[in-house]
Amino acid sequence: MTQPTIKDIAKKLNISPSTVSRALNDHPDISAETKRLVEMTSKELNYFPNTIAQSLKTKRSTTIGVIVPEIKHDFFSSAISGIEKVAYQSGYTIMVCQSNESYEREVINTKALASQRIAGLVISISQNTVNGNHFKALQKRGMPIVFFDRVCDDVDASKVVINDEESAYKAVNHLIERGYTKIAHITGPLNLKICKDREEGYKKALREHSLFEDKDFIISSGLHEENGYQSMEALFNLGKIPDAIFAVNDPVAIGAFKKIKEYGLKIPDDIAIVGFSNNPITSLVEPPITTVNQPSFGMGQRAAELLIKQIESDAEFKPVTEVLKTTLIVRGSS
Amino acid sequence: MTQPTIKDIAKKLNISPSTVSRALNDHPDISAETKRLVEMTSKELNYFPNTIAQSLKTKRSTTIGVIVPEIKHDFFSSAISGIEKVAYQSGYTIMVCQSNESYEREVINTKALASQRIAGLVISISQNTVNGNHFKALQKRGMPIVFFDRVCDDVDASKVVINDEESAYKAVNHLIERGYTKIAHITGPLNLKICKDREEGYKKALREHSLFEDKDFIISSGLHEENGYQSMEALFNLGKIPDAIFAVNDPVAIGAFKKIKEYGLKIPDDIAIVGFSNNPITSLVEPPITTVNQPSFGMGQRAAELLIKQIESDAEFKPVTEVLKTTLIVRGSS
DNA sequence: AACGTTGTCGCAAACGATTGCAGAAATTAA
DNA sequence: TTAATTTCTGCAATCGTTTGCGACAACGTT
Repeated sequence: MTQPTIKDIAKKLNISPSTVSRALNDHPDISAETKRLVEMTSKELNYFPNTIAQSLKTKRSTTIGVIVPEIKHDFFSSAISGIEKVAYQSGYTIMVCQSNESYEREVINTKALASQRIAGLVISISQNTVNGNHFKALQKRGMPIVFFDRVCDDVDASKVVINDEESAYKAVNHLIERGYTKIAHITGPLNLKICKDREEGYKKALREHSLFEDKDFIISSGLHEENGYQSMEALFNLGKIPDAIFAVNDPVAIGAFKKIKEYGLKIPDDIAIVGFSNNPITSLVEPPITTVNQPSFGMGQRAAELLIKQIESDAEFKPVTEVLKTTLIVRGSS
Repeated sequence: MTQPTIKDIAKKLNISPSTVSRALNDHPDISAETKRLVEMTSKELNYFPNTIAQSLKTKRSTTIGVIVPEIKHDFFSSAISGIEKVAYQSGYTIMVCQSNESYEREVINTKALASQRIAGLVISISQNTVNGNHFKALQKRGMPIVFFDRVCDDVDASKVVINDEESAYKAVNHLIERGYTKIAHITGPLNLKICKDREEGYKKALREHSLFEDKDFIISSGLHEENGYQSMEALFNLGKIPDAIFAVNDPVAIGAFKKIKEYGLKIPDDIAIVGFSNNPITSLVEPPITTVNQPSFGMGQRAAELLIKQIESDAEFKPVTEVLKTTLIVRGSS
């Protein structure tokens, strides 16, 4: 694994490495002729600058770290694409890690990225993240960090979010308008702000329509499909059957959806269902599931934009929180 | 952005950077007491080794580059998870790039990763990749490369694939056994080996059962959902309506699925459908779609294992091609 | 003829870490 | 007491690149 270096070019042309470096960077001190020669030889040797050495010297890095709970979730893979698009346009490459919803793994990832001396970090925290100390430690050294979707409340950084409470409120309101009255909510881990907020929106809608808030109708679990399935099972075992489900996200909605069908009930006649995120799958099942459209790609883009701005500006940094718009997509399940 | 270095620790303890380096690496030359002190101070300063400087010096890198066409495709995100799992276990981090199915972009990504002096590359090529020169250039410098799924035939490297022809053959055979006789095939870009192979399997099954091979029934397009939709539309416009569809992959199958439903035909009564990859979505639509289960996670794992073995062995490298097992998952669509 | 410009280029130090080699101190052996 | 050995640590070079500074021609200007 030996790649040609600037020295190889220098030796070949009988000039100094400094001159080669300057020529490659189009420095005005260097004559056009020398630049031409260097350019030629560089092509000939198939030279790639050693980014490693460059960033060691310049103390600048063009790598952006990204940590998400799981790549395979459509929301995140789509957000990653958004991040990558912006990063690419600004000359950065991204380094993606998965926390797999584990706090420990998230801390390890954070340290690994810090060791790689990334220019900045874009992150959506795991469902088990209990505090933001690992982020604060990086921030103290001046590392720019931007959170998206699942933010860490105790860290003072830029954030790209949606209004979860309002979106949930609108979704539940929609169910109420459709005439559903026994609306259950399957939520996620309550240490995640997005889950708490969505639950708040749910409660607010019920309250405003003086609908009875049944504690049993709020069931807390994880964020995966199987959690939705199990939660729905628990609801059935309860004896009291709701006439509508508001799920914290689409995978959970799909899980509940499956269980309802298996149980032999009709959607939306017996039970209506509303999800969250507009995962492509929701439009393909029968009936298609009503959901809240969350601009995943756009959130990734915006997060990357904020991060790069922060990396490249030398002005005093002041964190901003951007709230992106959501829309309710009404489909056959409600 | 100033992170503490080995020098900071050295200064604080009034010892030399070399001693600190050795202490951190648990070198036998260093006394237990010194190691303890270094350890303490390192913790206290929240020191992370500068991977950049380390790999510059040691000429070893612990970053594995990954290039896939699109992260958002379930097959790839799942394969990435497989790669990441293995990489993580062996102390590597991965750097993920998307080619977005563009050859140019793939070349740029390759060069960027080369500049980052990655330890090796795992790649599934874009549907527009016309040759493997950009890979050969890297190989010439000794960079280990492993292909998975979409391989580059003209590059002599390790590969992790499935038997596409046989899998397709089995899938089509299944349709024939079920009594379907007018089986159409929606394929992908023909410069991709996987597409050609699947088409071969399709043809072979037809031939063996002396079924008429209708040129119009092989329709070539892209690998996305919309391509399946359009191809199905084209088939309908043809006048001759097939009684079964074998799609090159699941997104295409889903697209065709949608069009068939819109057209008012029943699946599987009027038209049966079989996909490829076992994308989770295929089990959720109604009826669920028969598909070929492709071990995406396992392919990623295996590719990473082969790569790491190649990186870490100093023996003469001889490329291997591993063929992973597929299984046909029969569901309601056939 | 002496000087200042201008245009090109090289020297050498630096970035943060690793490592072969040498040196100092402490210990033991003769 | 002196030499040999062991144990611990530091010096300095190195990885590939960047960059401040100085060198040195070849000019033109007085």
